Amino acid sequence: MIKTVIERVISEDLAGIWNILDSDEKRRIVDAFEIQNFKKNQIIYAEKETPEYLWCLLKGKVKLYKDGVGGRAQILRLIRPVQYFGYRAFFANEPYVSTAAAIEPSSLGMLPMSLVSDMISKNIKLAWFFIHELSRNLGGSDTKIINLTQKHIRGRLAEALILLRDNYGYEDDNSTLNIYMAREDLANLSNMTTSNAIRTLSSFVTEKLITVDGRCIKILNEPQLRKISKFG
Amino acid sequence: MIKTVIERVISEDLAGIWNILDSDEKRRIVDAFEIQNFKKNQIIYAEKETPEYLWCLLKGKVKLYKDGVGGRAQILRLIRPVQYFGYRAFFANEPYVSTAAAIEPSSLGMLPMSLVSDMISKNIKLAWFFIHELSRNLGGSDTKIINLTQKHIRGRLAEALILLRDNYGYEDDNSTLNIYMAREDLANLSNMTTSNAIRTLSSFVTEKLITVDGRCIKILNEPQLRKISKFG
DNA sequence: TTACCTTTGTGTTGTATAACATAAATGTAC
DNA sequence: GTACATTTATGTTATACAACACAAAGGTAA
Repeated sequence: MIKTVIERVISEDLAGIWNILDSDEKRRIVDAFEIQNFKKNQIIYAEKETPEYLWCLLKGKVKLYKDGVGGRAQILRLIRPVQYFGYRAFFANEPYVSTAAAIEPSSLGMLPMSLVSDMISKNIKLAWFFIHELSRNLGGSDTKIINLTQKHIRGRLAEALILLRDNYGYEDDNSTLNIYMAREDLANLSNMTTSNAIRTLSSFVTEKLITVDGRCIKILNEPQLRKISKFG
Repeated sequence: MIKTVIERVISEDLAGIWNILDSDEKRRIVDAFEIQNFKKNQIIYAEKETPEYLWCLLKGKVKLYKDGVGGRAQILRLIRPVQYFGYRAFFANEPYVSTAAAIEPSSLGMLPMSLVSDMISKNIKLAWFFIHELSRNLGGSDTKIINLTQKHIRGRLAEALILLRDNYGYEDDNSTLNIYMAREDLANLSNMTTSNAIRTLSSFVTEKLITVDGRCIKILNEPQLRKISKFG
């Protein structure tokens, strides 16, 4: 029963990666693949733990964050379905440097990294997949450093909103962000205190760049927001 | 003549990577490998350019940095011999997001990325080398984000000094940093203004953590400096 | 040498943003 | 529904750091 679901997932959703494999290899993946569900805010893995699994977000939303000094966290990356994560630390041969947690109820697939390693060694295309992913993430991380260190509060928050838009898109109305984050998460995404995230969000409302209803954010003027994120 | 030097470099210095290759492949590398010299402060490649070469620092020191708003630069990574760089953007299929420049007179080897790609496809070990490197860099980049955004000035400068120590080591006296950077570079490494880098450096001298003579920095109390870098 | 430019050093002022305080609104458990 | 915890909101104060100004020292070129 369950394995059927997994087979469907592997042959459809995860097509991009695993279709490369021959049927024998695919069987090994299917047999090893496990699905696990996480509640909102539940931790998937934590900093300093030893990486063992390749995680694949099937449904929901996940944040990768790092706790800094004085309890302040910095969100490093946001994951959407179907994306893979949790492999970097394993490849680097070091403990996790960040923590993964579900932002909303989520379904995840897990695959032992040892198996993934084997597969990579046998399939150069799989190797290329990870080289490509790691390279894109590294570029993003380097760019993020500039955003977080050199831009002012308004620029950083605008950047965060644009990131949410690019990452999770709009709802059917073509303007409501398809993610409902706490102000604190918004703050942790843009390197500021929660108070300042709230305040700056209010300014954006006053300037008619967005509307806010609880955690529901509508983007009214995306071009202007992008402009501010470039520096405003 | 020149090719002989290159063959020596490839079979000795670069052993780690290229020894994996068989002699036929090695010949292709040797034939394509070119050495180029750079003067102090000379730019090797610039942000937004299209990546074409794998660069290999043979001698000297190189910084990878990114220009931010208002002319302020952020140093992202420091390269020492024998390290490779310039490949990330190519793998990500995007223009460079950072600029590479020689900190001091440097000798670099260059190899067309197209050739490197070919070799990776043929040699899973080479693929693993880049997966490993990218993974380590990504972890470093993520960690750097916390350092630069959450630590105070003293912590950030201490961190930078420790980085220089870990990256380039000490001279024979076991305490003088083996790199002579302008105060501005030190500032760009630790996300602060040049004035504040100078000021904070002076404080460290007063506190007998270091001594300074021009650009020559001696570390007197490394443990305490590491403590400050963790947050002080 | 002199002239000039860059780097280093230090003091002063201004400001962005954190820290703190407190209240209202919202969500959650019983 | 009531009680309690959490999240959101807003005002006030404090401060770390940038911005600016200027001088001294050091490098570099004629």
